[in-house]
Amino acid sequence: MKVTVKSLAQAAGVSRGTVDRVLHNRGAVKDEVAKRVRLLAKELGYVPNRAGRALAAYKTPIKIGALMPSVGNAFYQEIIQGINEAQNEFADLGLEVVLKEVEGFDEQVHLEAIDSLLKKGCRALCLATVNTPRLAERINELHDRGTVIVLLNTDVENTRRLCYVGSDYLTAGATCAGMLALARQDKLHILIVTGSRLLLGHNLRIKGFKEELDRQNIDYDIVDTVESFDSDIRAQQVTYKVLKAHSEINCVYIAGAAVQGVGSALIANGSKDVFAIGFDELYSTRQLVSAGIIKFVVCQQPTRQGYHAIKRAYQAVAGQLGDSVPDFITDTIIKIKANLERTVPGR
Amino acid sequence: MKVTVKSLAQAAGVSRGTVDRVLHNRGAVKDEVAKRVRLLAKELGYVPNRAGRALAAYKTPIKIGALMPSVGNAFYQEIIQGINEAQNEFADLGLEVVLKEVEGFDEQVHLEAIDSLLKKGCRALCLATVNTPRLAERINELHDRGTVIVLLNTDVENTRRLCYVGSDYLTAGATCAGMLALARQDKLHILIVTGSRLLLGHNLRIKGFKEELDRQNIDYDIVDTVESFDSDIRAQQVTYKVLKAHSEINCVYIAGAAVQGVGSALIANGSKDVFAIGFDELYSTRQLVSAGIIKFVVCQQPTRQGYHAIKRAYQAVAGQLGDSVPDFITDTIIKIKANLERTVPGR
DNA sequence: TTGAAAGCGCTAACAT
DNA sequence: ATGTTAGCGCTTTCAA
Repeated sequence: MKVTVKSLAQAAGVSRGTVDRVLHNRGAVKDEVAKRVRLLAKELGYVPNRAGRALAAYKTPIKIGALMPSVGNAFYQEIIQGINEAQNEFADLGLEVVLKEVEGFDEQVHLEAIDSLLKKGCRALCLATVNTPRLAERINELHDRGTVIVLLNTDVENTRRLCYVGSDYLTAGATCAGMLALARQDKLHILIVTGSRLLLGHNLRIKGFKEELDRQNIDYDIVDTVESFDSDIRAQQVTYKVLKAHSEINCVYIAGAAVQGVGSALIANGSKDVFAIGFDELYSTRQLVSAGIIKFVVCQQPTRQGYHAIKRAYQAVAGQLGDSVPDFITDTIIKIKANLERTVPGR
Repeated sequence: MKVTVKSLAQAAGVSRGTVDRVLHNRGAVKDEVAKRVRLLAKELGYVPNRAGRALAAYKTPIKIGALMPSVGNAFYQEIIQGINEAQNEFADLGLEVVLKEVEGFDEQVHLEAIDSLLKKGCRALCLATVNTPRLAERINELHDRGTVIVLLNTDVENTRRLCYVGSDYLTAGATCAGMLALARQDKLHILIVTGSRLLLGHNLRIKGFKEELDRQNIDYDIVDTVESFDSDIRAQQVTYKVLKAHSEINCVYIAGAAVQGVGSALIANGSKDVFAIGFDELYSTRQLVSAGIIKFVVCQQPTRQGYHAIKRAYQAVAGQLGDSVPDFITDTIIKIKANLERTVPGR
């Protein structure tokens, strides 16, 4: 039998208003009564009806804020697309999304963006932000105060939050190693081009990569590890230099963005037999895979990430979720020429 | 500005009841009035509010039927899981799913299953069924009569329907070929083990496979093509026989189910250097990839297929969708050891 | 053929 | 501190 506010109120011997106050911690209710209602709600398995909620609160939408370091970064556009899809889908259930786009990964900028989202009345936040102690502290503080926090695309260590929605970077790295093991039998001399040693995801991609190479007993050495800071120009320069200095390199592992820059260096150097691999499906990487410069990319379904982060946050605010919410980890998708050049799937 | 039944009624100078009658073709309305309302609805861009609909029609849920040839077939269990997820998620919006499970691919059995679903009052059908003219005819007939039809996992040729939700088998086959091109440089002597020449999906997997081998100028020949009828026992027997007869075979392409049977034959034959590849992530294929008997499988996200088929059907019945609905094609996912043995993603 | 009104589950404003 | 009520958008029933 379905449990409604009405039936709950009846069971507890109080009015619907009181039940509402208890369930949403608003207004004053005698402690004893509150306890009774809460207990009963759990026992009877009360789950609020989204339709009812949406209809009633039509004029007070559920505002969800999203922070994206997307300015000048094509990758995040796909996450934003997913955010928009969720916004459209849940609009008639009372969802409203406030998107805050910033440039780069400056801690202070991100903290201020969060403040501005809160000032606009957001009851939940989806954050793609930096992995620093100050951010972690702020996130914990907000979470403990009751704000729903979803970490999006890139996790922040040591935080309490609703959940993380994004890629499993360790598996992504391991998958690259596994593909390498499948494709090459000769000894590997590897150049690693990372984005930044400060970005958790990039580090995990390298860690997972090495771990899997070791697990499969691949014969390899890391010739060098260089940073591109996700700048194509820098990536090209630094990659080209190392390639020239180390002609034995036969594999380039691009752990960060700036795949385009590395590709240019490979072309400039005329490296035919270098097995290059990278991440994410963007215009640039698609071109490079098509041309055979990069053999494959490992992708993380950014659009789904955006969609599900918003969805999770909405569900949490609407009271649809239980106490413990699992992380949402997107698939680790290998794209070679054959499945990259064909049409893109839904959502 | 948001358009409601109320505002529409006002604009058309009629009552809400009349608008409802027009929009749902129920009850008698003067032709002239109906035309006016319909035109206005389109002009103003009226989209029904799910919340309102769900609440009002609480006692007449949207019944959606699903037909699955899942009896004794592990693969379909994952699709069913997706169906269940959708059912739970949309329950409070008035969705009710009626699942009809049948055994095998007998045309008559499937036709009768469809009848039984309709008899139960289903306003939409999600069908995983056989690709035969009689089914196509029935589907077209139902579609033209206004029943929402979603074809699920396996398409039926020459049909009118809302959309297809499932894998792109051509791309899946091509992806196998692409991986082969990446992993092997020697001449390929290929044995193809298909499920049935009558199943569209299996044929397309073979077609896509060959096309991509040709496109990439791979040096290969097809030693033989045998049918397993998706039976592991038969697959083992027939595969073993061919392997014994043709020691030059260095690649086995398993286009149908019964991967387990082929695996057994490979083990029995002691084929170390045979590069075997197959489809779908199941208990059996996971074991075989882990053991290195099969190098990778190409997967099609069956859980998402079930989920989205139901979702699409629900949206269509609830009037959320426009006139033309695109197919929902799931990702073509390569799973090697490294990304197979790790945790499974959400939804 | 059309209009009017009740009520679905919930929240917010008002009343006690 | 608690109860009562109006109303969100829609469907359905009853009345005209």
